[in-house]
Amino acid sequence: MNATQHPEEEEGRAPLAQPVTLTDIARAAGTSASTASRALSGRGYVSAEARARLVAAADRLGYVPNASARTLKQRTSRVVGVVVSDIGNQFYARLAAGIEQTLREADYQMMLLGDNSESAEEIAGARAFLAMRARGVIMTPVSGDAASLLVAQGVAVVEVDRQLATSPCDAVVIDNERGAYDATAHLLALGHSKVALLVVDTEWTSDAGREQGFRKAHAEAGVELDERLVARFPVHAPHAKERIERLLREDAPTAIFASNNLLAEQAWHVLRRRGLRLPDDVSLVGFDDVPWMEMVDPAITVVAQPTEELGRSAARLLLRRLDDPASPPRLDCLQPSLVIRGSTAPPS
Amino acid sequence: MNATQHPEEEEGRAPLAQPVTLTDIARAAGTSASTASRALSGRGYVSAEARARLVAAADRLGYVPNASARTLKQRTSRVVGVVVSDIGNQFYARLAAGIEQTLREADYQMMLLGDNSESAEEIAGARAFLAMRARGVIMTPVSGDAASLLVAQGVAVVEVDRQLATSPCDAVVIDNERGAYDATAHLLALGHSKVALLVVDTEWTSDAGREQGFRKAHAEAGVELDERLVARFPVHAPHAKERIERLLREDAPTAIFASNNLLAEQAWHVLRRRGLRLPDDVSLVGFDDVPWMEMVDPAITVVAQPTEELGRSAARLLLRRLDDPASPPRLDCLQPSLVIRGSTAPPS
DNA sequence: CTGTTAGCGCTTTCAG
DNA sequence: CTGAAAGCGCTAACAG
Repeated sequence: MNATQHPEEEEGRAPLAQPVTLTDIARAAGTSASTASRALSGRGYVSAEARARLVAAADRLGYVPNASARTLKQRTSRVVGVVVSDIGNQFYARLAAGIEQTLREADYQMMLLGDNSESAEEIAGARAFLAMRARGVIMTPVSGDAASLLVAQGVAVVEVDRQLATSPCDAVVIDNERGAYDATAHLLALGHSKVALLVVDTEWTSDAGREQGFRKAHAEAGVELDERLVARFPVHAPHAKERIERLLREDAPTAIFASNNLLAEQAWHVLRRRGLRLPDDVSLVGFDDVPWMEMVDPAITVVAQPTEELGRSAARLLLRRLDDPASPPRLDCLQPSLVIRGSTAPPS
Repeated sequence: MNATQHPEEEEGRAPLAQPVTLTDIARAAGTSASTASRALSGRGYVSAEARARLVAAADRLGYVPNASARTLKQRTSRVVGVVVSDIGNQFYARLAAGIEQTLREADYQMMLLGDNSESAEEIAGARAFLAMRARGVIMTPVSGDAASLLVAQGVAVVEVDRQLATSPCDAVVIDNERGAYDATAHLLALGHSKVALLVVDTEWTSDAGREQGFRKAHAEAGVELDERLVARFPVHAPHAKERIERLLREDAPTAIFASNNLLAEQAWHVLRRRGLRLPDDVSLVGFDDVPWMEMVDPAITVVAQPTEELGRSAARLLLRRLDDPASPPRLDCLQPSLVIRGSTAPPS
């Protein structure tokens, strides 16, 4: 403890072993800790001169408030937890960027975690946020359990991209069914009758919605769907390429609708490796526009989503909820749009 | 306070307004808080049966330790802060993924922040980590000030990708000079004598190293370098394309070396827009291999970096430092490798 | 406008 | 092996 040394007038440049505390700066300015707290946190009455001395002392000594102490006392923090499935996937990265931007403007700290689409990791993340008394959490849910845990403990959660929670909470999603419908209808209108669907095998509403849209377009066009053309992939698809290759070989679709950017990438590689030309031999449509799709030749027709806006909306929803915890759960649904490029054409 | 209700034998399923505390579970198991602490945190003697009762009570009541209280008491946490320039850039995303993986294995929590290459945001991030008593921080530095701040307060920092700190700290970088040298030498060996360099205008060691390698290759090949071919771009390059376009128009280079993935992407777009064929009209080499480079036609010759390994190394360095704070600062340097693809050929 | 007092939830001596 | 007591740094009544 620094009561052993004389505490007065020390130059603030020594390599401090002990971080400086509010008490230190109060003493340096000749006030009590409470006054210092009021001055520095900006709430409560403090005389202008006291405040000035305090502020001066604070930045002379390089004071950094101890977040733990504050959180412990106030029983809440300004941290908002965010957990996404895969930080390395551009979709989630852009989502996070959107969230962070809005959160920052509202003076909240984003804490980002990846869960590799593992429900266990997701729960661990939720517990970590609980432990640090995060004010709220935004997530692309894997299982619904994490959200339940959080909600049960009273932390606000908003789900993005997918909606899985059984507990009531806000969510913002894309109109997946409509996006998939548009993509599929486009293919069908071009005259394709053997359209393959590449979709992730989960309970997630996103993939379910995309499959529904795919089916609905078939139904409305009166095209019978061969179930073998629906290929489901595990979340971590190590052998996706082989599976796609087999699909191509055995069922000879004339068009492929890949329902996320990773599957589209895999499909594209398989097509190239097999020497199949786009769009002459096979047409390809993706879901979620990422830069490469516009760069390859031919460019890929895709259902584009407002990814960053998705993030911003989620953050806004959370902010609103923190403001008014009692308001009824809200679901926002953003519209995707079909961008037609060179990878789709009538079957030959 | 829950002293007002009878605290015994409550089912743990009510929507708890107040999170359950260690004291709650101690009471439920009929011990003192100290014993509960010892049992649950696993250090100190506790009888097997007491521990069993405590553990049972803890997960019956859904106990989540309060991280703030623990951090406050122990004066340190298990959080490692990570701040990168741009979460949306695949390079940084993969870097973060590598870091997180290694950190997780060592049971540390990664807290990720983006600073948009703004020194002010970087400092704000550093302060946030200071405030939450992060054990260490890993960053792709923008200015060196943040690192100084951190180091002065005694938190371990390791710089990744670039080295800017004036304070002594660990770092792990790529051999940028060598990578750029190889790329440039390749172009020169092909017979190009008007090679343009696209580089970010910063003090960063990464870009400086790349420029040096570029110059060194020219010197060794005995090719005189026209300074107009060296194009420097601000970190946030809004008009990069115009600048590149002008470079092409006015100085007619026969090859371009774009020293990061974003500049390569911009250059590629400009080339395409102007109808310049790769590699017939112009050769292009990038730095930092990202997926699209292998997908476009022709594929892009590039200096590939071990990005995830860079992250893992940084995390390992930090872990080592936490173990042994006194060890001398260490600089690890990883080797990049030139991947020759179709975008480079002799000038026509 | 300011100081005193108390306590957030946890860990850690220190006695038993 | 266990409990009592103290205190981490901060904020929020509550008197002055």
